[in-house]
Amino acid sequence: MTQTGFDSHDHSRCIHSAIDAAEARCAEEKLRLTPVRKRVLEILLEDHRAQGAYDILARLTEEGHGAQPPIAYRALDFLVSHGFAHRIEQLNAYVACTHAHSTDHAPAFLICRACSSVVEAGAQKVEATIGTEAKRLGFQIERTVLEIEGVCPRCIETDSQ
Amino acid sequence: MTQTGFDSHDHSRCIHSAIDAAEARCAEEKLRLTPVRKRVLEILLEDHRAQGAYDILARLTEEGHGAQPPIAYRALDFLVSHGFAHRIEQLNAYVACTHAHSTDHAPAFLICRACSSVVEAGAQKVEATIGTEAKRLGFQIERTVLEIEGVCPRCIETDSQ
DNA sequence: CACATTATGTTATAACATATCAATATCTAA
DNA sequence: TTAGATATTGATATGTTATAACATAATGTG
Repeated sequence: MTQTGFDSHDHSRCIHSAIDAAEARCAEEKLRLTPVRKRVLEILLEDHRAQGAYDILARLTEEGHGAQPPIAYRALDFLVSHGFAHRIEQLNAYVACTHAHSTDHAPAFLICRACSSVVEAGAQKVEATIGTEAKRLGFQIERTVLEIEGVCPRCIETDSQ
Repeated sequence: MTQTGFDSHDHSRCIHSAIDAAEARCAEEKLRLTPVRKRVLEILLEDHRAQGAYDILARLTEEGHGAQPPIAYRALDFLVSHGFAHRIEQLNAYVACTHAHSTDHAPAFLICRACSSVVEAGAQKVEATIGTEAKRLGFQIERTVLEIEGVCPRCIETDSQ
């Protein structure tokens, strides 16, 4: 039930520390971690998989929040724009952030195609890899998406091919 | 009209050589570059921007092909799966391939958020950057998505901020 | 030609996302 | 403390992207 990335760990501690960190940072930066937003973050934290906006919406609705897509999308936008969660482009889905982001590293996601587990790895910032090419072209980098699809160790065992 | 990546070039030659290359490779590998598939590739080649499946479908429909989504999606799947085109995940859109892909490099896309122009750059394969992390975790990489969003030189000039 | 395989056509629907406007909660400054 | 501004939530409607499922047509092969 508590799906835990690729390896086992104390997941309830993992959830709590993420929530605590989010609350601390919101207090610090005067952001409002409202009930809906906090609940969405908790849902994302429940396991280390990408979850779709409509999955999250269904959970919210069960619990008495609104049943319309914007309810989920707005909370997700808040979480993503402040770095509490990330959007996985190739899945149109969302994961809680498990990393503090330094200035010289960008998030990279290892995504299991079999079980949708996502592990956030720190990658050397893309500028280092293709920055010269961008510079040569006069392209101004604002955001990088690095998503690595494959099979996680748990699924390699059960994988048919 | 003939939008040409970030710099100017002889775009009609660019189109022809891509089509020629696709035809050659299809002959070689016994793939069928059918009228619809070829037309979709031509449409993608018209300019170096990402185009949505429904934009392409509209073009096909105008020209007497079917008017249903699968018409476009199947052709796009063919082109993408054989490397004649790429899907830009963050735009849910498609571009023609402008690169021969070597084994030690992966495609990286420089995407202008203002005009949707896409330039395909060759990036050192991700394995080099975060391969050790993947290896440590026992994650088996199958595909990497590297998309870099920013502003192209053409749009930097006109860009308000 | 018969048969298998591949591609296309068609209908329907699933899945993902946003625009808009109204109502409510919260914050801030007089 | 209350008026006004701002941010958040609620609700309706609609827009956009993608696929499942099944029928028909074209192509390749023995």
